Amino acid sequence: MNKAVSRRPESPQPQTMVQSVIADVLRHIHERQLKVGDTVPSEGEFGQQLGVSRTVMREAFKALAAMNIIEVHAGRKARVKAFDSTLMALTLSHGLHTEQLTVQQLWDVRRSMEMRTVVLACMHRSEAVAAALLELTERMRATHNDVAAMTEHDIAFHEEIAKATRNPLFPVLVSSLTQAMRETNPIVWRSRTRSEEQLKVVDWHRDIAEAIRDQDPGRAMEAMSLHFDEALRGLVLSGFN
Amino acid sequence: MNKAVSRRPESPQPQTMVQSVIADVLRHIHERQLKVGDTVPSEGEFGQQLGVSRTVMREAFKALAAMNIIEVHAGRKARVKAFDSTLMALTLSHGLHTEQLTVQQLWDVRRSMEMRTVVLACMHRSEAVAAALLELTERMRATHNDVAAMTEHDIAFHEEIAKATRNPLFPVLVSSLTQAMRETNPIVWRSRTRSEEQLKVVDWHRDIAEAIRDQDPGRAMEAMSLHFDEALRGLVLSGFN
DNA sequence: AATCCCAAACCTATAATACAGGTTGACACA
DNA sequence: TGTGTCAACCTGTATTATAGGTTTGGGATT
Repeated sequence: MNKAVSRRPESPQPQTMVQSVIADVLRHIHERQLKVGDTVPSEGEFGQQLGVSRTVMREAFKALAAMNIIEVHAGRKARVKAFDSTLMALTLSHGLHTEQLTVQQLWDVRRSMEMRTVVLACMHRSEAVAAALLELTERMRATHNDVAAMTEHDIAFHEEIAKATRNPLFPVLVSSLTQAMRETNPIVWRSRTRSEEQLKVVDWHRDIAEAIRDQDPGRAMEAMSLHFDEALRGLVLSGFN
Repeated sequence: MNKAVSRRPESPQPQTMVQSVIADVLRHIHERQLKVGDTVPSEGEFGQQLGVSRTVMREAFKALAAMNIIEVHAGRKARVKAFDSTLMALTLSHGLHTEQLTVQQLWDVRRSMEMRTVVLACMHRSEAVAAALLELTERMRATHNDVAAMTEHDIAFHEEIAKATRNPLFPVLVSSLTQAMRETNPIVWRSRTRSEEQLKVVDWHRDIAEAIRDQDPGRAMEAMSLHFDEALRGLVLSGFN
């Protein structure tokens, strides 16, 4: 375990050329009002315009790719990328691993988000969404003794609700916030040994799905609230803080 | 305006060595349970262990730095970095610029988040926080005819509430979600030409601060809800969709 | 024994050159 | 008009070099 905590005040760091180029590329994208899928000038072109080496350009492009600003493929010019949940999910997973936050804290944020998404889903859901949510609860019921499979349906359930909000930001956030279930559910499931307990989890989800089908925001919020109360109880009993 | 939309199906992309190394470094951090501030092996060491060139290591380290996983400084080994709001704020700003989402959508997410943070702030606030919030509303009042300065106090107000939740994730999210105000407020403020209108904005914030001071979640939620209703109206009147 | 200083070793930042393989667009041919 | 070929362009990886910042260990001094 490394313990290299610095005992000296940190000197202000000069802006590196890579950092400067990252900002230049972002400015280029925004000034020209580029959209998702539009090409960005190549490493070579940018390098010439900005008067920097290929090394600096490559490093800046890799950083921009890591930030999901551009996507880069061999032989093709980089293009503006659509944002997705991967980056934030990784940040949250890293935050949990490095003990910057706890599962309960993550769940509290999830809860406040999903109390809103479930209301919006009641208002905006299509018939297909209503059917899909009920189908997902049936799949959860059918797989309740295979925690990995059930977790995937559970995650899909919450993502489907977020998509039904018709606000593109909610699916990204909810998806990011739910990935941790892949790590927590197997452990929580060990404390739910009896079939009735496992099936109760499914019931909470079915109640939510029915409220959304019936377009009843009050019932949906109640059902989601109960679901989160019980999920939090499960986490606590399993030793998650 | 570039219009390079690909007309061919995209072939599956092989994993590059840089991507592979990014995953290796993340695994290293998590397997050794490194914490914020702990050093990571140098580019040279990792390059030797993984059998890759310095170029690949540098590019991977830059990507990890861009993701706020590590911080990198000349002459020192990289270290595990604390997460902060900068990355997500940049993603959201980029999303707005590239028309992947709208200001109203961003505000809706903000609203659901802040309806929760204000309740938690009532429960967890210290005397210092209560005083700071009231002070910030006074500063907003004193600067109501300088929109840039007032915006900074406004942002600080919301960030202070998020910090009072004692959940480290809320300040990150709220801070990320509020940075856009630097762009929207100057435009919205043009539609609030009369002093009384401007001061009403300050009143909403003061009402929130007073409810938090009085530890009254119901009043706090009402005041926050009114604030967001009115802020949304201002956005709509200013042409933001 | 504790502290300070300095040089060597180590560290990242940038540049240049080379080779490799993938993609695109223009041109020729059927 | 559709297909194949090839040159130009594109990113991926490696190596070597120079520059400046940081850390560490050994020796000198108090």
